[in-house]
Amino acid sequence: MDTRFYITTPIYYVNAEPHIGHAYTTIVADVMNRFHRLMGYETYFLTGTDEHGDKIVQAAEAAGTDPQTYVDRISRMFRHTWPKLNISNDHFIRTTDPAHMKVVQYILQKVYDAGDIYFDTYKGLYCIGCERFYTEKELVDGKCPDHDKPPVEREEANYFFRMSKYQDWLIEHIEKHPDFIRPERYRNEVLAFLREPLEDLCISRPKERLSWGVPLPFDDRYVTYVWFDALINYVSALGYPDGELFSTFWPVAQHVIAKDILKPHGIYWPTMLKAAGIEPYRHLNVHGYWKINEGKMSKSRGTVVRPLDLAPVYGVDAFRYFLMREMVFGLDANFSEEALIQRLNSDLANDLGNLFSRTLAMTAKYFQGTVPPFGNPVLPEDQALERQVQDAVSAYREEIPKWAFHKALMAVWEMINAANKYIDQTGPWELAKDPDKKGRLQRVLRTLLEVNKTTAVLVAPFMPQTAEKMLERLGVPVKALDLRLERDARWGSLVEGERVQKGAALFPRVDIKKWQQEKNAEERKRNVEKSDESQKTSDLITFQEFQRLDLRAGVVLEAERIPKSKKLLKLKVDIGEERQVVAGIAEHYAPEDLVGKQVVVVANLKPAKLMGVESQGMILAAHDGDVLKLVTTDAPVIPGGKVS
RNA sequence: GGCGGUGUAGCUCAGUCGGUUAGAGCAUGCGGCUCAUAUCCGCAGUGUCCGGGGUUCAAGUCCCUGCACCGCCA
Repeated sequence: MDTRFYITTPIYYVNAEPHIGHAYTTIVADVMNRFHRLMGYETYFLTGTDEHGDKIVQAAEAAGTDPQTYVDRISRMFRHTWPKLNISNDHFIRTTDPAHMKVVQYILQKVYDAGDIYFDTYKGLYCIGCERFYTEKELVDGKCPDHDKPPVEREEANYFFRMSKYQDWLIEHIEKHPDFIRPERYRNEVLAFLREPLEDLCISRPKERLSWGVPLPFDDRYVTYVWFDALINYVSALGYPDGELFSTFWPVAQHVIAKDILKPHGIYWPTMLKAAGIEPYRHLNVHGYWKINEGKMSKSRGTVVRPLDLAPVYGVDAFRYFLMREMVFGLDANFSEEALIQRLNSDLANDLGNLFSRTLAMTAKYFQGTVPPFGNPVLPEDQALERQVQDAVSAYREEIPKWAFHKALMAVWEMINAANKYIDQTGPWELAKDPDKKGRLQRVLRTLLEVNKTTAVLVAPFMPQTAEKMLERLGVPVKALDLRLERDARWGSLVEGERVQKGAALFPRVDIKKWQQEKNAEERKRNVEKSDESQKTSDLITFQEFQRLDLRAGVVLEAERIPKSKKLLKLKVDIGEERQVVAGIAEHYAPEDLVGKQVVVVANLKPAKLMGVESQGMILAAHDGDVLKLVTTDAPVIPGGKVS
């Protein structure tokens, strides 16, 4: 059996701060890394930041600084976030590391020498404002969607990677290795994409357009562009071509990504590896998105919960547990503070925390806080619980390698629940009353202590701090990363006579009723502040300024949905003249309900195109939380009537 | 427009190869216990399995079709 394990997260693009998506990917990788350590594997865990490209240059400019200063700052934010989440990475790579850049150049040269990189000129539609090419389809009405200007035809020469050459090889490889890309839905997506002919990949930018990158070794007028630079980190971090880490860990490489970067990892990267003469990675593991909603209790707007901020509030372990328990790997999941509190209260405080607490309390009370021997007699319920523990351990070992973390955790919790039930069945407080039953009482509490120890070991990859805390109180302190399942989850591995300590609750409960009240109070306060603010002088306008608005009453003549748009409706409105207006109200009004409705229109708004449809004005509406209500007149007025 | 996914209890979701009375957790109600963080244990429900049609002795499951939402591609 191969007992090495190499896991990577994507290197995160430093044009934004770390958010929950980054955190989940990284925590998943961390749990996997810790799990394999627990199983006795030799592991290597890599994360880092992607720091080249024009978006970085733009972001730096926007921040009023130079690219190097900017990427240093953002990269540092990532590097400092991970320890707070107890991430156990062995290395943090940056694409601006000189060593990485050298490997990128080495591989470029190698692929170039092999004839898989060629030079070609092409013509395209180029927007000078954006400094980029557009395809016909990206243009709106023949104009750049950002600058509203027609692009110019421009010829540019660039280097291309002959990706198409490896299409058939890749299809065959994916078909031969069913778990090359998993879960299956993403494998199918890649295969679907590969049914169409693959185009070659443009991998360069002329330096006059982009200087913030790795220069091509065979043409210093160019730098390499995005993916060629970024993906190579997975091998450059291991010291490719001849690093010892590379020969040890690359053969077992696994990547974790979110579904938005499936194509580069599922298609570009394997073909790049093939062209460079490197064997493909073992597995690409793809997860879904966290949909952030604020739960059904609070519909507050403008109070976007930043999930990462909740980690210190509720505890890193609770946060990690929630993410791993709540998401089925591969599928999307919902994130809300309520759901987090719910999990914390019921799974962590009530089930696990309370089991630990009552076990230790009884040990203190009946055995002066020392681990008792396995007394006698042994009854069937003892054996049943022991079996349950074995079942949980097997399920755990089986599910985690399949990335089914929720199932592994469910199995652990079945064991925890069984232990709680066992206490009820055996009633230690009754046994304690009868001195003749001391042996039985010993058996019961020792059994419980052992279950708690196994629990501590099993939750260690998910909640390392909790595991350490539990083990310390059980009198067998071990660092989470030094735990080994075979040794430390072995039944009877506690030390008889060792002192255990009750200590504070592992997971204090959160009073959800109180939390909701506070939340509501906050929200009310914010709303009051908001309306106060808007009445303050800061944004006052003069009457003359108001007069510049040409507001007119009108009546809706026609209304229809704009295809493919969720929000937009196309309206014909009579405001003395007929106007076509696009309004973002489709989520609130059905077209048929609008015809004949009195509305107020801003008539002198500069016309604009929305989804390719011209809008000559704007309909006024009032916001009420998530709800939107049209502004109308008290009674019908003649279309075109001035509103003032 | 093409391809794919999803739709199951109040909420979040499982449901294998078509096979008994459709399940779990949370939330709710009732009962029990007192070691424990007002926790734990037991019991109890509640379903148009998105709609319609078909195949079959038998359909949540397979086929066709419609609707809704989502994703990928164009």
